[in-house]
Order: sequence, then structure tokens, then C-alpha cells
Amino acid sequence: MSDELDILRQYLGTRSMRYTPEREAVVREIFSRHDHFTVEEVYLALYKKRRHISRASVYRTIPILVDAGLVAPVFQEGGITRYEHTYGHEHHCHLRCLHCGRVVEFSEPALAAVEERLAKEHGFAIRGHKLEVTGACPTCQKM
Amino acid sequence: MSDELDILRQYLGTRSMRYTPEREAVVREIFSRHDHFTVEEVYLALYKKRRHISRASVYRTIPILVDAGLVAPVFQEGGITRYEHTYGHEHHCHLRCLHCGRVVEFSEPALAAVEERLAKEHGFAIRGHKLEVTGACPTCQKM
DNA sequence: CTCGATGCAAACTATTTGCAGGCAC
DNA sequence: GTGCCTGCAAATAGTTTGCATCGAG
Repeated sequence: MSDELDILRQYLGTRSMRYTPEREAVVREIFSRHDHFTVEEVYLALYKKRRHISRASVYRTIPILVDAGLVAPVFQEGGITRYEHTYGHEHHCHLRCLHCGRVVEFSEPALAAVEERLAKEHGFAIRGHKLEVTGACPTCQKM
Repeated sequence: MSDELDILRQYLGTRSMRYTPEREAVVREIFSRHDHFTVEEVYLALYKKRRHISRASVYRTIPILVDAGLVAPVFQEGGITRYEHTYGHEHHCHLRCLHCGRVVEFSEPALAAVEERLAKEHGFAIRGHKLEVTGACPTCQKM
């Protein structure tokens, strides 16, 4: 049993929510891919695999996964939200090309210190951070 | 004449776009406030001041100001985009409370070095960055 | 004068929701 | 069996757009 399904089961179990085949299928699909996906893409991928789960259920499942710490929104692009699965991955930041949309992931250890500083200075209990650097990738610079 | 209007005039002038009273009013309104505003808020603020500019025009103006470097989107909250004016301000990052929405601005000089590193390592021409740290503010932690 | 901008209302589209079964527990 | 979940379709809401008209250059 993969860890992410265990986490989902535990999350749901402790709040009298149900572990359904639909929710499991969405998690399996999301953890089988390693990209920045949209709800529509998950829906279509499952549909092609003969798992006909309604868009509404996918939309209803994602926030649960976000709250369970398995998934996080990465950014919005033209009004569409893109997510990534976060469980099992070291936290990372994104370098995105504004022209072609290419995304490079990188880690930035210095941000841990920034979080600590902010916690101390402003009394916040830090939950996390999101750093996105934007620009033009090598290919798009030539055009 | 304030700098932001000069910049707008210049931006428009160099691409045969028109410097209209509506565009000027939107810029004046945006630079008169120091918050993270939505399109609707700008529209209503102008409306209260008897400047009846259509929502459509505000929506059409914002992307121009973003491209001109006067304004930037800060974050999305429940599907609504919030912006801030950037011209005349040192670049800063945001520390946001997930419960009450309170936002603290802070500057993080270390990010300039991060940008340089990324430019070198990945060949990107960096345009800018957005760092958002989230958590619970002191008040909300007590609840 | 000419062509880009405005206002209005209608269109769009991602996302949410009400409701009638269905199924996890 | 109970009540949470699903699928469907309709509703919602921020944003965009077509079109007739206006006005900046």
C-alpha cells in the first residue's frame, strides 16, 4: 500500500469521511504523474483509463488532498489552477518561463532561515512558503 | 505630474495607444491607495467618487498597467485576483495569515542572489520573483 | 477624419452547488 | 440502516468580448 493512500485513509477516517473508490482513483492518478496538473487533466486522464469519475468529484476531492497535505496548488495560468503532489518530495520552488510556460524546479535552503526570522519578528506560526521566479528561458530569449 | 502618469503616457505613446481620461483615472485611483486591491474595489471606489468608468474598462486597463510595470498581481483569494501598485516601491514579499487574510510585507535581500544563481545555472533572463509565506498570525493562533 | 477606446450586455469558463439515488461503514 | 458521497445539470461569478458609438491624436 502506498503511503499516500494510507495518509488519505487516515485523514478521512479521523473525520468520519468516507474512503471511496473515486477518491482513491484520483490520488492514484495524481501520484502516477509528475507534472503540474489541472483538474481537467486529471479528469481526462482517468476518463481515458475507463475510470469515469465526474468532474464534480474531482473538484470536490482536490481540496481534501490539499488539506491532507498530499497536494498543493502551484500557480494559476489564465484562470486555471495547476497543482502538484507534494507528499514524498522535498519542498522546492519554481522558475517559470513567461513565454512558453516551461517550469524548472529548484530548492532554496535559505528560505528556512527566512521563515524562522518571520516567525520571530511577527509572531506567525509559519505553515509554508511559495517562491516563484519568472523570466525568459534560453529558447524564448532567442526569439 | 506624477511619475506613474508619465510612465503610462510614455508606454501608450510608443505603441499608438491612447491616453484616455478613463485610464488616467484608474491609475490615479490605484496609486492613491496602499492596499491589495481587486478590480471590483477600484471600480467601486471610482464610482463613489462620481467617476463612472465601466468594469470592462477597468478590466481592460489593468493588464496594460501590469505590462507597463506599474502594477502587479499579488495573489488570488477565492478566485479573485488582488493587485498592488509596484512603481515607486522597493520590491517586497508577503507574509499572509491563512485564517484572517492579514498581510505583512517584508523585504528579503537574499533573493537577488537567488535570481543571479538561477540566471547563471539555467540561462534564464530573470524578470522577477514572488515569495509568499503563509501561516497563522498571532491573533488567529489564540483562537 | 481615423482608428483605438468606451460602455453595455451577452458570452465564456472554471468552479460550485442542489438534489436524487448510491454505497461505505 | 444512516448519512456521507456521487453524478448530473443548473447555478455562480470573475473575467472577456461583440458591437455600436465616442473621442484622442
